[in-house]
Amino acid sequence: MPAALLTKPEILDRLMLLFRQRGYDGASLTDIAEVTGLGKSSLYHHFPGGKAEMASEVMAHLASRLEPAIVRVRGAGTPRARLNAFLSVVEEVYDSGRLACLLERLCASADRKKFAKPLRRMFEALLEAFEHLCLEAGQHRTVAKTRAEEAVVRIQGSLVLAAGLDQPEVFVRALGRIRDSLLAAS
Amino acid sequence: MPAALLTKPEILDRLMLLFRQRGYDGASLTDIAEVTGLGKSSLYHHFPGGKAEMASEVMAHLASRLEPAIVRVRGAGTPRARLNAFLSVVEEVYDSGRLACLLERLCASADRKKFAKPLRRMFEALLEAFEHLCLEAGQHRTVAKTRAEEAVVRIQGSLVLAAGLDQPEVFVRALGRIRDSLLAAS
DNA sequence: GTCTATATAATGATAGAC
DNA sequence: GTCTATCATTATATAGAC
Repeated sequence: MPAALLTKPEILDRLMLLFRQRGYDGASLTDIAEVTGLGKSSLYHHFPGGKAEMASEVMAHLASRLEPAIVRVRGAGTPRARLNAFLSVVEEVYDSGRLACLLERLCASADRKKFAKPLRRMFEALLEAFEHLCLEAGQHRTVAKTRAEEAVVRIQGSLVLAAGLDQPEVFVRALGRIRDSLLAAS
Repeated sequence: MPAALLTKPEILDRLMLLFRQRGYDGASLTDIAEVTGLGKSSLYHHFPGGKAEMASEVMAHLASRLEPAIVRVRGAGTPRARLNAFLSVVEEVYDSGRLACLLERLCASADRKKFAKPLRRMFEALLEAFEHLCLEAGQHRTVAKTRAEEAVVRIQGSLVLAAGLDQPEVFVRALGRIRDSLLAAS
């Protein structure tokens, strides 16, 4: 039995990048075989359910990668410091606006119904992270919820506009606005 | 020679809806034949360039459909009244958050490079419409540009989040925030 | 756990009749 | 301008050897 060429996390990292670049529907098994360096049969060994299972595992992988950052949001330091740290992670994750969001790509896929529940959970986790910061900064629950929604809307919308204009700075500017407004006094 | 079953605008309307629902990569020629009621050969009669040409024509069709609303933004009435009228059109276009944006779908497609220029132009037209209202309301050019970017970001982002959460209200709330903040005093 | 080879279905696209 | 029939290609997926 030949040795594994890539670990599972490595495979999932490359799959995630491919899905973000080409979209779920746009990424073929041939593309996937190419970026992972694996034959199609090997891919079905790792993911018996095919492409849909790959996407599901990639989502879980993303969740596990973001978990530390989300935990830190509830950790030590002032809300302001934790917000800045979290936004730095966000900026890095999206390569300063040059890389699309996996969740958005899966929302837009023809198989979106298969991913509906985990997608909702992941968006909710993001919303809760921002909401938590707002609450700790003393905002009322309704304000906190609104501000959190605004933040996620800004991230997603600026990624779309940055792609449409081919101007990643749009995303960086949007992060700046989150930084300036999320914890501001109402 | 058999009579045309659908006019070109009717065909483009159905194509646009299909692309918005299934995405560009997710919509197959079989799907397209089905929603238009035309055989594949008839489709290639109308669009010799295949799917990419269909998408290009759909974009132009969308531009021509939005033109009246964009013209009215520069027309009579107070900036506030024109903003409200424009946002009503936007709400209708996106079916109160239940229908994705064609531009976003094409931005996310594997063929996105083919559509890059018209996509940029269409996003810029949207930005300019909002910017124009801000300028007429007396805002400085830099503020107007920022506010316009915010508005488009809010539209696109709330559509993504509404789809991800399966909660169209997210989009309606975002429109409300545009209404409340675009023309506010700085 | 990987590979080569293959099966089967769907893809985008064409030819030519009417 | 539409159709039926078909093309070559690519898609997802599997079988079985090593």
